[in-house]
Amino acid sequence: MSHMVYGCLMAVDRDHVLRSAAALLTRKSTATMDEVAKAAGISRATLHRHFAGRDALVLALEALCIAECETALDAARLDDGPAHDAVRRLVREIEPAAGLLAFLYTESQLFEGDAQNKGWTRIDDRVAALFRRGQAAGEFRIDLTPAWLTEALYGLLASGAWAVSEGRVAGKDFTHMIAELLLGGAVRREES
Amino acid sequence: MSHMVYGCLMAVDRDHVLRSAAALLTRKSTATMDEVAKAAGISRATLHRHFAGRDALVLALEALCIAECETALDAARLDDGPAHDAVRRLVREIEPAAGLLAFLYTESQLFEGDAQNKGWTRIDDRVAALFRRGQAAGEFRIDLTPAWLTEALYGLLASGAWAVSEGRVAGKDFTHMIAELLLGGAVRREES
DNA sequence: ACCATATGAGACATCTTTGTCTCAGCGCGG
DNA sequence: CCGCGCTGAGACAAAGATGTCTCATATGGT
Repeated sequence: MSHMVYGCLMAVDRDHVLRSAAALLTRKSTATMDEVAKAAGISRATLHRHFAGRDALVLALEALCIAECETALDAARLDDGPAHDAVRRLVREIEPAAGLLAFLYTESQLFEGDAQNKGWTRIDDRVAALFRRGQAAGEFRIDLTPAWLTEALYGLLASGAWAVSEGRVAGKDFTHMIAELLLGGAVRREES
Repeated sequence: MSHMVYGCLMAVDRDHVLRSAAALLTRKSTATMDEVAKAAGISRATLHRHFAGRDALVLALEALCIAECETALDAARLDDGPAHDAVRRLVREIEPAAGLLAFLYTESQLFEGDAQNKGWTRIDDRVAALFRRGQAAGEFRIDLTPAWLTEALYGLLASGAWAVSEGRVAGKDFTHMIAELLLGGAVRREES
């Protein structure tokens, strides 16, 4: 039956296409629909059957990224324990999405009236709430606003993903470098 | 005489065009040559007379950005005094170029065999040397590599410029937020 | 006043990407 | 074995950006 085929084949294809596109666009943000199709191992016609156009593809990538980020937010259990540990868990969990996040971070400035805006602000709010919780608990300094710490986290994730893909830093250090810089900064400290 | 006209008018025009283009492309990185021309208040034909094409324009913007960064590096006197003060001076001096830096940071990944590559690596080296000096002096922690600290600085400058242009953080806090996060991190400290 | 030069406006061809369409092939279930 | 549906390949027009060209105009120096 058609809907069974749709459920079995098309779904996995769609997901595979999305992940291929994410991997490609992470490296080459100006990749053509044709390049995206080739990267996924399908023809441009089939790509067009799944995603009406480039906008629809980017929109689907946004939805995927939002979903993965929310999964990471859930897995990081932001409300549990010290906020700085929650930040470390968050960075660790969100690492797989960092590349896609970096792509969308620069791409979606075009779509000001973004259809996925609600999804992004929901994520922003959860992250900002974590920093706010840390400030309220006296863990985090209060001269850096939660909004800025959230932006900085995105920026560091993007820089980190890019630096790793360029071979400037080792992939295994990704989590440590981002979390430690965001939390502790560059200055050496006496206390443990 | 023609060379006098060239020296008086064309030079200032070229600089004005470059700065207009920088301001526009900072906000809309996919702006058309026509939009760039209109933003500079000139026609597309004149823009083409000054810059052979879009590549030439971006190349000139790179040269401008490199020059401004090096001026900032000089003004920050990276070799004087404590490294953390030098970092603060650097962030303050380089702030005007942050927007353009953010644009080129994402744009120039296309030009892998970049003609300006030498200029960028020269800047990278000077910044990395500053972090290395701070590490050698015991000011900075050594588990974060100079290369990563350099990348992180770029990422924070880009995030900061973008966040300011989006109105998410106040422009007057730009220097403080970037320098303090980079140096001290989010975690509150007991010592002074 | 005259002339050189830069400019603005616009036409024009070209290139790239995109979106749509058709058609033939193939797998898979009935 | 047959037919349905998905796919790949390719043709096609449309749209957008780019680069080049011409020509009329204005500006500025001589």
